[in-house]
Formats: sequence, C-alpha cells, structure tokens
Amino acid sequence: MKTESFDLNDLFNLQADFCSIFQNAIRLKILWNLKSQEKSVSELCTALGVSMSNVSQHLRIMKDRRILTSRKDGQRIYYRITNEKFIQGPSLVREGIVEVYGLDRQWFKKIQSSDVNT
Amino acid sequence: MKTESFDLNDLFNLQADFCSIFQNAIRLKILWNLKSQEKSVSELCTALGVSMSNVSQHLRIMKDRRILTSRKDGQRIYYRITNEKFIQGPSLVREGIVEVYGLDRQWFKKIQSSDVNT
DNA sequence: TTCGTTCTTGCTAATATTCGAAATTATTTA
DNA sequence: TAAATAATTTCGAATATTAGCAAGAACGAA
Repeated sequence: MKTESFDLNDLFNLQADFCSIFQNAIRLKILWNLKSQEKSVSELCTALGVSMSNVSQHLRIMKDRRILTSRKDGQRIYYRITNEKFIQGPSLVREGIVEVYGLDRQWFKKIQSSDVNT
Repeated sequence: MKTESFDLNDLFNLQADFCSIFQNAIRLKILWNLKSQEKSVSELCTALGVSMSNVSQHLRIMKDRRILTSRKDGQRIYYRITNEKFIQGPSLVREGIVEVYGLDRQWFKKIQSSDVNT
C-alpha cells in the first residue's frame, strides 16, 4: 500500500486553499492570539470582541485543515496551532508589506477604498 | 507633514488583503514563474496555459498592491516581483502543509471534496 | 494608413465567503 | 432533575471572487 504523494498542481491548489485561510482578519487575529499559547473559544471571543458563533466557525475552518487542533477540558475547548509555519508564512507577507509600503498609511487607504488604478 | 503609520487593526486588515492574493492557484503559479526572472504576459500565458485576459486580470490585482511592477518594452509588458517575501511567505505555508500532512495525498483529497468534518 | 500582435478592460453568470440569528449539543452546578 | 455555561451547527442574506467573452487601446511592421 504505497503512499501517493502530491503532484505539482495539487500542491499549488493546496497552497492556495491554505492561503485562503489567511485572507480573513479575524482568523489572522486568532492565530496571533494562539501564537505562543493555547486558548479557549470564549477567551478568544473576549480577546477579539467577536461573537462566539463567528469565532467557532473560523476555528472549525482552521481545524478542518489541521492548522489548529483542540483539546477538551470540561466545558472548555482549547485550541492551539499545529505548526509555527502557519504563523510565520503570513507574518513574512506582513513584513513584505511594511518593506514595500514603508509604514506609510496612504497606500493602505487607497487599497481599502476598493480599486487602485495607478 | 508627518507620516501616519499603521495601527494594529489596519495591519491585520492589510495582511488579510494581501493573503487573499495568494488564495488563487493561478496567481501562485504566476509568482512562481516570476521567482527569479521577469516575464511578459504572453510568456506567462503559455507557461500556465491560461487565457491572456485572465492572466492580465491577475497581474493587475497584484500590481495594484505593489506585489508586482511592470516594465514596457515595445509591445511587450514585463512583470517582476517587488519583494521576495511575497514568495517566501506563501512558500512557508506550503512547507507547513507538507510537514503536517507528511506528503500523504489522502487528506488533500478530503479537503478538495468540499467539507471535512473529522 | 492598415494589419496583426500584445495587453487591458467591462460585463456577466456561476460560485464562494462572511456573519448574524436561532436551534442544538455537551458539560457543570444547584 | 432543572438551569447555566461553553461551544457548535444550520440557515440565509449580503457581499466578493472568478473566469470567459467581446470590445478596446497601444505599439510595430508593411
């Protein structure tokens, strides 16, 4: 029973799928909160100021992909990150942003107000 | 005239916006192709087997965010990457995937077929 | 000028994401 | 047992993404 490995196209699709996780600011904040410690769902809710329903949905999405694992303790469910690279990758992107934009906020505003055409 | 810098929430939103760029396999392939050299739009089209209209739209999205810059030479427009971290970040994510999934293709298939519930 | 090549843009339908609200499950406490 | 707490799930509406098609713009060659 051999282990079928990925072909190149699979890997690109998988990489894209995982990167789509990091497209949401709430998920990035969750990951940031779990950077060096596990936290329960309610702890994350108060830390982020987001509804439990919403946090739970985001946690599920990340757990499905094994970016997070969970541990049950009584009523609480504690989540933690499975691999540091799922934090380091997006962080590198953020560093790139800061390097390219030089901490100047103006470009960011342009991007936020939908389309930039320059 | 002071330079307004980002607050934390801005940075998370900006990071999320940039990560959304990497959620698309075609864009990842474009970046991969531009890894160590600039290429024209038509070169990218043949390399990826994707329509020029589609490639052009993806290039525009990345240029808007300064992930790419372009240089015009006659009829050709050559694109290149502005900062290596926009490649390295997504690559780290891919490494994380390989580490977590151990090159076993089965999980990938589960994720692809929409929802994983385990 | 006219033609062909290269690239971009606007439009549109199909598809996917996001988050609130309400219902549900599981666990602890009284 | 009943009530409270913690978390998940389902549903639905608003919004965003994607890619094909057709039209348009910029440039070089004849």
